[in-house]
Amino acid sequence: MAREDRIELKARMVTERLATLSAQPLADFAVLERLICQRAQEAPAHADLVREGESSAGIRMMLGGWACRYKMLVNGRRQLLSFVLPGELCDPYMHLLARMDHSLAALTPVTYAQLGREESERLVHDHPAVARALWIQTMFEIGVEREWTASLGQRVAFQRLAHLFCDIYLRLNMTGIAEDNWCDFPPTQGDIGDATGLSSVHVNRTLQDLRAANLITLTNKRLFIRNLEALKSAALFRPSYGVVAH
Amino acid sequence: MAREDRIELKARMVTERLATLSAQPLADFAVLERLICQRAQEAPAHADLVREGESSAGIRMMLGGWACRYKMLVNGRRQLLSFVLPGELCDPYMHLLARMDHSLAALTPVTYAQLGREESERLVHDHPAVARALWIQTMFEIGVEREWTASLGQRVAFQRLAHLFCDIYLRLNMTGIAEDNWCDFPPTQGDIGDATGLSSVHVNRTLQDLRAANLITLTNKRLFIRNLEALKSAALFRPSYGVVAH
DNA sequence: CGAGCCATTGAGGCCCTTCAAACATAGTGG
DNA sequence: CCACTATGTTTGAAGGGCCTCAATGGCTCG
Repeated sequence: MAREDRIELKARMVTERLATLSAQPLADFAVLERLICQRAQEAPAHADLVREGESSAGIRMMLGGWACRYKMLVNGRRQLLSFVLPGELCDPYMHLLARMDHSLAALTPVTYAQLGREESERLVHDHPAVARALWIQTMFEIGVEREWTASLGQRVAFQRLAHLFCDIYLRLNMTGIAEDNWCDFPPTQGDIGDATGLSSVHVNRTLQDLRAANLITLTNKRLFIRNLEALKSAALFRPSYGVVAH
Repeated sequence: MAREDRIELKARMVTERLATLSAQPLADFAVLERLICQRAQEAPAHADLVREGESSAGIRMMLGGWACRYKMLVNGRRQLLSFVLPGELCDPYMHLLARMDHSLAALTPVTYAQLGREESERLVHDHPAVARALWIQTMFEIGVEREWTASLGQRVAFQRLAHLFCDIYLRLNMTGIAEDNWCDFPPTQGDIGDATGLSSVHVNRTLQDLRAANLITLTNKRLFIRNLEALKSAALFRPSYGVVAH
């Protein structure tokens, strides 16, 4: 398949997601879809797409690969704030602030579309439906991050990892790139540790517990959820997901 | 002083904050200021202003007293997501989603202004400057929550509490209701525990450590920061604050 | 084939938790 | 006015979850 065709498929994935989330017709996003195709670009694994303190550009959409938002503390420790999955957006309205308050890095090689600041502002100005969908996406994203915060504060390691797997699988499933309890899971145990506030050693041991409990298999960057309902239950998972527009 | 006068002063506090944050003239917020005065109401301490799962109303602004956002887990544990201080807004665009993904409760007796959903939508539609300021406020708020997430994941108890005190004092100072390193601090040690992911017992002991290190005094719901620079340093505090509009 | 990254395992120890009880403070009703 | 109750703070003791340090082995890649 030609590269352009793949890009178009991925652009469609983004707009379909926005249309669903905002309960608006796909036709409202035709202009955005064209723009995405024109502005697609790539970055290697571990590349920083934007760093804390830099001025933020406009709208950025992940077409393929995984990225993550993170903050570095002055003592050198890193906290991941969230994973950015294919089909999702990265802080679409961050450019309202003068500077980024966190960094964004590629976890794997990524393909993404990047609109400039003025281009973004023109787009949302001329297309209120797009603007509305972007805000809804932003609120959705924040909701995911809030559940994450609850994890860090109140869940023990076993529950935290279980919750992470539920969260990721269901989000990938929403976008149509995960099915039958299988999905990609590229983060290393070190990455998972930075995301969950655990040491990589303890992540390793807790993963063994999850496997021993027959909840998951995780090998070669592929995750299989052996028992989704049991995993949800272990994760204290409650779906504030699927919450679409009013 | 008559009640109406007090409300007007507080409404002015809100609009001044929005004007500063968005770098727009105060005059742009005259309509909002009038609306606030008309829609002011009160609630007692511990009252839930809105609960997770309920449909969210429109814009809500804290005029006096402290509130908090929180999530309850199915095991009964509570995680505070953030404190809502006088002059701040509560999820101004939450009504884009069908249901609240968290609850909002009064920590002290509170005065707040509550606009209805349609009223809110009309306001932001007719007054783009207000809409812009509300979004900037939202992004600011999210930035604070993100720093909070980093705290829960990467800071030890001592640093976490130190960071909390820096955060609160500086935010109150921004709104002009804290000076000379003094401010109100109404949360109980239990509340602080739910906010920081610590047990109230350990909060108590860590507070003693902070006092012993000559960093703070905290008695009778009043906080005094004995040495702000030392406290910031202990908190690994880095100001992504004061980041105003682009 | 060495270099580097990642997963895994062991050992020791500290941070923080839970349980429990005593103490202080404030508001309530008889 | 003072028991009485409720709420919050403080302290002690014991234990466990998770951390750090350290070393080994598998895998990929230049």
